Order: sequence, then C-alpha cells, then structure tokens
Amino acid sequence: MNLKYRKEKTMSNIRVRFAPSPTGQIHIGNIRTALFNWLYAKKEDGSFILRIEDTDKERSTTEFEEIIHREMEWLGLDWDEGVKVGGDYGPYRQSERLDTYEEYVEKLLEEDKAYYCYCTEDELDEMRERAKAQGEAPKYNGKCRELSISEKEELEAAGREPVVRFKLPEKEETVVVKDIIKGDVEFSSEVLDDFVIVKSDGIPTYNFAVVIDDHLMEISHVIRGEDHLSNTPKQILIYEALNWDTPKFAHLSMILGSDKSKLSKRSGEAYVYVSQYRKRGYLPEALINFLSLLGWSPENDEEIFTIDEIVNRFSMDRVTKSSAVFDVEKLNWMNSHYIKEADLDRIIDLAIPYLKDGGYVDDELISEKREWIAKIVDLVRDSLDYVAQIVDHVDIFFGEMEYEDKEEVIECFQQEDVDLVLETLRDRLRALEDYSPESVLEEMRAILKDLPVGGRLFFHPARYAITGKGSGPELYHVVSILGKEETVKRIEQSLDLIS
RNA sequence: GCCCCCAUCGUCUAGUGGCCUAGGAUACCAGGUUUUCAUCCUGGCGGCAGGGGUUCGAAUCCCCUUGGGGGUGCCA
Repeated sequence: MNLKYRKEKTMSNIRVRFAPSPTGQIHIGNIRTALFNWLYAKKEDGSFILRIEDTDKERSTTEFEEIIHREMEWLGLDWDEGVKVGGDYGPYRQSERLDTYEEYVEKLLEEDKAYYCYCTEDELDEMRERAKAQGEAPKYNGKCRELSISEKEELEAAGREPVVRFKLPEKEETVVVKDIIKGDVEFSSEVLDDFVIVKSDGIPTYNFAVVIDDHLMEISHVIRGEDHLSNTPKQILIYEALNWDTPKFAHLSMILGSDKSKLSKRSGEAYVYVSQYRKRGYLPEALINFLSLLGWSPENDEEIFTIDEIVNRFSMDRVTKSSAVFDVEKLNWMNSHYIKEADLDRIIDLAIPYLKDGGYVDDELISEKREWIAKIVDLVRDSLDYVAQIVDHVDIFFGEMEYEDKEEVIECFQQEDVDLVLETLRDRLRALEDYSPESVLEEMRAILKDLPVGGRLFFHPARYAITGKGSGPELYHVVSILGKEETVKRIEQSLDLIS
C-alpha cells in the first residue's frame, strides 16, 4: 500500500475569475484587474480562474489568447483553473460552451422571459435615430415582443436570422447592485431595454454568457473594471430570471491615461500594453508593485513590496473608489529601484539582447568575456529606468572613443595645468600594475594629491580624456573596466588634441 | 440626451467629525555625499473644485453647482 501524503492547499470557497477577451493586446488596465483578482484569491485562499471570453468571433484570435497567457505568466499571475490548466468547471473558453448557453436560452424562451427579434440593423438604427430626434432614449421599442407564429414564419422565410432578446420586467423595478467598493448602486429598469442575449449567429452576447459562466463556475466575487458597472443591472435581471443568486460584485475604478481618459492607445501614453513594458526591460515585480498601488493602499506608508507582502496586506476595503492616472514616471522610479536590487545575472541576461541589438556584443564576446560585461552592466544599472536604456550608457566601453563635443573637450584641456594633469595621469596609469577598481581609485587620489590642481581640474579633464564625455559612471570603475592598454591609448589620443 | 460612478499637492495616495496650521511617495527645486551625470541623504515647493447647510467643531456627513470618467452595441 502506497499512501501518499501531500500537502493539500486549504482552499476557501472564494472563487474569482479574470475573464479577458482575446481581441487585442492585453493592456495595463486589464492586467491590473487580473492582479486584483489574483491578490484577492491569494489573500483569501481562494481560487483564481482564467476564462477566455471569445464570443466576438470577428475579433477574437488565438494569438491574442496566447499573449494573455504569456504576459500573465511573465508577471507570475498563475491561475488555479482555466484555459491551459483545466479544472472541474470547464471548458474555460466561451466558444466551447455554446451548448451550455443554448440550454438556458431555451429555458428563458420557454418561460417567455426572452423572445426572438427579427429586426435588421438598419431598422434598429432608424429606430434609434427617430428616438433621439424626439429627445427620447435610444432604446429598442419592443417591436418583436408579440410576434405571431405566422409573422415569424414570414420573416424567417424572407431569410431573416433572428436574435434573442431578454424581456424586461413589465413593471418598473429598481435593481440594486450591491458593490463591495462602490456601495449600493441603484438603477431603474426603465433605463434599460430588451437587450440582445443571443446574436444572429447563434452566439450569446457578453451580458448573457457572463452570467451563465459565473454561476456555473460558482464564482463568489466578480471583480472587474468599473466600465462594467452600468451593465450589471442587466446581468442581475438575468440572474433573477433564472432564479439564481448573484455573486458579490466589486467594480474597480478605471486606470486613466495622462489625458484622464480611459487608458488606451489614444490616451497619450507611449505604452499601454503589458508586452511593451516587458520588451523595454521593466521588471515584473516592479510592474506588479506599481499596479498594486493603483487603487489600493496598505495601512502604513510603505510602497516597496514583494508580491508576498502585497498579498498579506491586501484587502478589498482599502481599494479606492476614484480612478487613477497611470504615471509612468513613478513606475520608472520603482523599476529603477528593482533594477538596482536585482540579482546581477538576471539583469545581465535581460541586458544582453539590447546590447546585441545595439551592436555592442555578439555571442562570441558574451561567452568569452561575460565577467567583463557583468562589470559594465553592474556599473551602469544604477542609471537605468528600464533595461533597454542600457544602450545609452555603454558606448564608452566599446570601440573607438568618440568625443561628445570636441570643442568643449579642447576648451577644457586648454585650462592651466591640464596638460600636466593628463601627462601625469598617462604615465602613472601606465606604470600601475593593479587595475582593480580599488587600486585605480587609490592611485588616482594619489595622483591628484601630487598635482598642483584641485578636484575639478583633475577629474573632469580625466573623464573627458578617457571617455570623451562630460559625465558617466564612476571614473575609477571605468578605468578598471577599460584596462591599462585602452586607458593609456585614450589619454594619448586626447593629449594629441592639444599638442 | 438619459443613466451610473468619482472629486485631497502635477501624479499615486493616507485621512471615515476634533490627533490636520492635511501625512507619505513620485516629479520638480536647493544643499550635502569634498569631479560631472546618476545613486544616496537632508531640506524646500505644492493640495482638501466651488457654494450652501448639519455641528460647539468638517477634508471627513447632507444638498446643489462645476469638472472628470464610464455606460447607453447582434464589443467585451
């Protein structure tokens, strides 16, 4: 007998889901919703489910679904159930659940809670236009509500493919969304109309499928963007029509672009897709940390957290009601912090593709001089907002030295005693054996002491002479990395400018 | 148009009637870390949208106005 004892996760009955539609690149707003769902599930020992809402046949693609998986995995947002990993409540792709939806559509049809509508798009447009012209709400007028059998047959014979509409309650009723974040939000059924629940191609609409799935998957908390709040009463009406209890709702405020509109390609942000941040060399933990603070705050003033710390501190009642502008400047600060803290090898691996693209290194150099490259990366990582920026900081280590501004360099060199400074520097560095950073620093300080100049007339010319630039990383580190031969060669090259 | 949500420094936020002459972070500015850029440290600038109430007392509660956002699809 082989009894295996394995540690069972003690799951609560909290079940949340992230339900993106694969109709485009996953962006910051979506992933923030995913994150908050994930955080809540982790905090409450619940289950996090990934469901793909691909009922828009026109725009959904498997490529976009792959991108969703990829970016979530990159960020470490793993899911307990859903596409790819399976689970007891599958399938987790709506396009594979059509039979299930049909069952409930039939039920509503039979109970006269839904009906076929044969109106064409043109008729609908006209209807809306007319309503608007008369200053009325552009609602469906219920034209097909009471079609006779013969009328239906006639329309079908004419080739009309019907949609199914949900029949609103006859008498006005107040639908209350009990929202964890927003509080009780009331809607009058008057402002709704008989909305479509099944499209003419036989595929259910979002508002219908989401109800069926959330119920059947036993979702306990629907945590989603505020853009869904106005649609929630429709969904609640469906829950009621089916005699189901509603899950708890939590509508997260929007993330806005710098122009204060919903974050999108058009809202003024250079980058709105998760992949763009990954590709520029943002660290997942930085993005997670930053996003977690968009709409949520811990009880104290801390801001830098590991993911576990965020989970421990996370709580729904510390989620804000108001929307938040995505401030890439603060993300940069946070990301640069994580770049400094990260394991060097990790940053090197991230940096290599950019260094290759920039033409600085190739596979041969990487395998032969990884240690040398490591020193460079370690030295310049402090000045990076994101790893892609590294190419702007490493040119001083590769190839021929180039003067950023030759005139300025010459002007600097022509100051009194600078020729002496450079000559002395060249001679002493040529004589120096130990090129470790410590040794170089010690020697440079010694040289400065022996010369009749102050620091400003020493380090600045020296930097120009060795790197061709007026600013850069700590000079003694640069010299150490460059090595004796290259350093001396460069100083001589610079000396030629004033001889 | 109609419905809904929101409203504290430029930005992210703390704040749930007195502890607030409003705290932190970022950004920005200045000084320091005896060279520059960056890092780091210290300091500074900067805000309760407006108007009415309620109350002994309001950033906090209520109303109105204004502003912003979202929804109003056979998109999700």
